[in-house]
Amino acid sequence: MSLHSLPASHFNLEKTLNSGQVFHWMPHNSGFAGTIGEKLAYLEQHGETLLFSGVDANSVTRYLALDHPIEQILDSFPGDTAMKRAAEYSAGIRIIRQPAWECLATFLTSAVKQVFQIRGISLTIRSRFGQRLRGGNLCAFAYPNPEILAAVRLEQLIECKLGFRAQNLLSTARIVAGGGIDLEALRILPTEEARQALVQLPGVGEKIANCVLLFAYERLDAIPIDVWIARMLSDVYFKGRGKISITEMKAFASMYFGVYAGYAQQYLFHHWRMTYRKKDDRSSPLSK
DNA sequence: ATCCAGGATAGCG
DNA sequence: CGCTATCATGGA
Repeated sequence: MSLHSLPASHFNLEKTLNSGQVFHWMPHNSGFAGTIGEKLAYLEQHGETLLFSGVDANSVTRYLALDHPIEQILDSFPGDTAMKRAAEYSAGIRIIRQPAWECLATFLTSAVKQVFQIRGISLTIRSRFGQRLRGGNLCAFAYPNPEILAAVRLEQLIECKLGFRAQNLLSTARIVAGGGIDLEALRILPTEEARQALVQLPGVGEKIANCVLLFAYERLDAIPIDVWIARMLSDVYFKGRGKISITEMKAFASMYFGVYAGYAQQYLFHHWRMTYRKKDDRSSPLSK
């Protein structure tokens, strides 16, 4: 497969693919092998040039969100110290545009799991139930569509180390495959209406719904509040105020971080998660 | 061995 | 609304 190229400024491929928003890309040669939708793709970055094969330039641009107004987004971030450090550490991360089902299903399996484990679960589900894609010396598996997962037995999902998440994934796959929700129709809905539709699905609460809204539906103001973001907010923006409720965190975050709050959240999440150690290690992002 | 992980949910006050 | 127990599994 021949390599094509695209200009890519303010972009970091490795950080984008390893920042906990997508979980299936595999290191290969000097880049990464994976899937964009149903197609096998290879991506490799050299400075401000992105090399790719297997898919067309348009789909790469859309998937990696190279068309986002990144300078405008960065300018919208608040100017406090924690945000500045996160913006520097996470520089180049894009909020990518994932296929809706793949994103929804993957985050359904993410509940109370480490990023490393979510990746393992994702790769296992792909290799057991997804279509095997080959090209040149590349190989990857597409994420199985709802119809495929709706037809598997619960025990097969439990074998993928899903634990209590298995029933949620199976039930949701059956609802989607049966037409109980139209994931593509959500694209034209206002964010709050789309959120209300998503949380009807078993295993999907507000946090996972916000992940799907942010990573698949281009709602860049959606803020998933997970344990890391909650800890970060408590340690930085609510410092010394004891225990803060999720409701209060939500209200503050959407107000303080603005229209690109989801982007700010992702930069903070990645920085916090990658640099946080135990307190007695004195190497938290604040003290460095 | 103990705590924790990109949570959701039902039950309770 | 806010708090708590429960869910299943493996990493740190």
